Amino acid sequence: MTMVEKAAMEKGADSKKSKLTRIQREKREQILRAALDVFAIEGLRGATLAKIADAAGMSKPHVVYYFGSKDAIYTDLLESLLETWLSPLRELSAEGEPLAEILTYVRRKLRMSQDMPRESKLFATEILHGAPRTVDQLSGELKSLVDEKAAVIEKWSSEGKLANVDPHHLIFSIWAMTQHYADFDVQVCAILGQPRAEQLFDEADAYLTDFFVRALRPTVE
Amino acid sequence: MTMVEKAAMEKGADSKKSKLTRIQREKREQILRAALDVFAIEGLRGATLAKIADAAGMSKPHVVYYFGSKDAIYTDLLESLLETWLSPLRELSAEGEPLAEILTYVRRKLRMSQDMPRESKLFATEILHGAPRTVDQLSGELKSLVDEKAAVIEKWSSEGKLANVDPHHLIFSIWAMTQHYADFDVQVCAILGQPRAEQLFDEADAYLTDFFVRALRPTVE
DNA sequence: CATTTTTCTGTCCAAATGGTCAAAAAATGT
DNA sequence: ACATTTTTTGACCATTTGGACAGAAAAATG
Repeated sequence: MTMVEKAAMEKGADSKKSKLTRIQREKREQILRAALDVFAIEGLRGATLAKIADAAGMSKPHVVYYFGSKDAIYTDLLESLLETWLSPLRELSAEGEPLAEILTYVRRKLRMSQDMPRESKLFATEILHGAPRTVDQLSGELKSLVDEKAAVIEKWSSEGKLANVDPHHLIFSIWAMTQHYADFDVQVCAILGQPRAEQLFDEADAYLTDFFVRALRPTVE
Repeated sequence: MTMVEKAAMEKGADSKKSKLTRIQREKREQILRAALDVFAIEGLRGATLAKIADAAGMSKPHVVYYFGSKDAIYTDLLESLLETWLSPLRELSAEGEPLAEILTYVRRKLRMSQDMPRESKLFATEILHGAPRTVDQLSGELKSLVDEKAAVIEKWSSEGKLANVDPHHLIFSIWAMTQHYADFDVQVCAILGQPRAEQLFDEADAYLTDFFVRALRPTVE
């Protein structure tokens, strides 16, 4: 086993930054960036070490030297992604104004789809195929975060500050609608007649804001 | 070239049922069924002829005999799927009561996700990966259908029978939310704590109906 | 029953691909 | 300058996999 792998391996047990040197971290980063491009378009099976190596501008054995296997790259990518992916929901605060908090969340999530379409697709593909590498985190970390925030929304609803909706399904709606623009961009663009991506997300923003306001504003009686 | 392939090839030019004998159609059907299972889980690249042949209970060359290549099976599956996939939208009628029409559409689409999760995943994966085999149909057949129905919805909105929403984005919302339950079922179930699939779709139905009513009911002023 | 056509499979092959390995090149320490 | 460790790659290998092929089995046809 190489030094790099040994060092990389301690990531969990050791401190966050681990024992990787600056160069090692840069190289790994470089590979991950290239791999993201390839995996997002081709999927895990469709991607090849050669393509990744090529995209990263290095030889195939070099890639293996730094990660040990194609799967390891994929897994690493996925793991480091999950945290980022969850962060918008983390920021949803129980203290804020209910409707505004949710709209902000929607907007943040949409922004994330806009800025990280490859990551979105990677994640979507993984889940679509049964998430063999991720199920544990889904029903662990993710579930508890969602449950926590769902409770907050539930409370808002019961206090009449928000329409009475199932909070879990509301969160699913937000995920579905925001990620749709990143994951199925080809379809969306085909139907709208290829608008500029930038404009598309502005449209989506306006639409979603309006839509969720209507759906969530408490009914005045 | 085999007889089967020759006959199958004329599908487009010739009459719908083509020259295939009953047995040939049955065999092809059998292969397609098996392939759907495999493709939905493994994706195009992940699926192998061996797995498909195995799932169909026949030898690998036999599968090739009937379809010529793995890609041909995939493409065939995808093509025959598109029509089915669009049918709920086709049924949206300009004559009906606006809100009810849309709710019926949502329900039909959700039902389709429930009954055909593998097809949903297959389609989703294809789009996600850039839909190389499908872009033409997307920006042709699909686009015109969507445009047509969007015009209907637009009209409803302008007549005050429906809230004023962008009709294209509304359709995207419906797709996103209904398909989410099929495509990302693993995630949904992980978060909800594995409810029975049947119950899940009942919940989703109730939620979506309620949600779209709120969002689409014209604002009384 | 003979012949022709269609269906079906065992066997094989070439290409692609994940990964190894030895050794060169570069960096690092002394 | 020398020794040691780390980085980098060309060459190579084993396995997988899509698919070709020849011919057997079965069915249709006469």
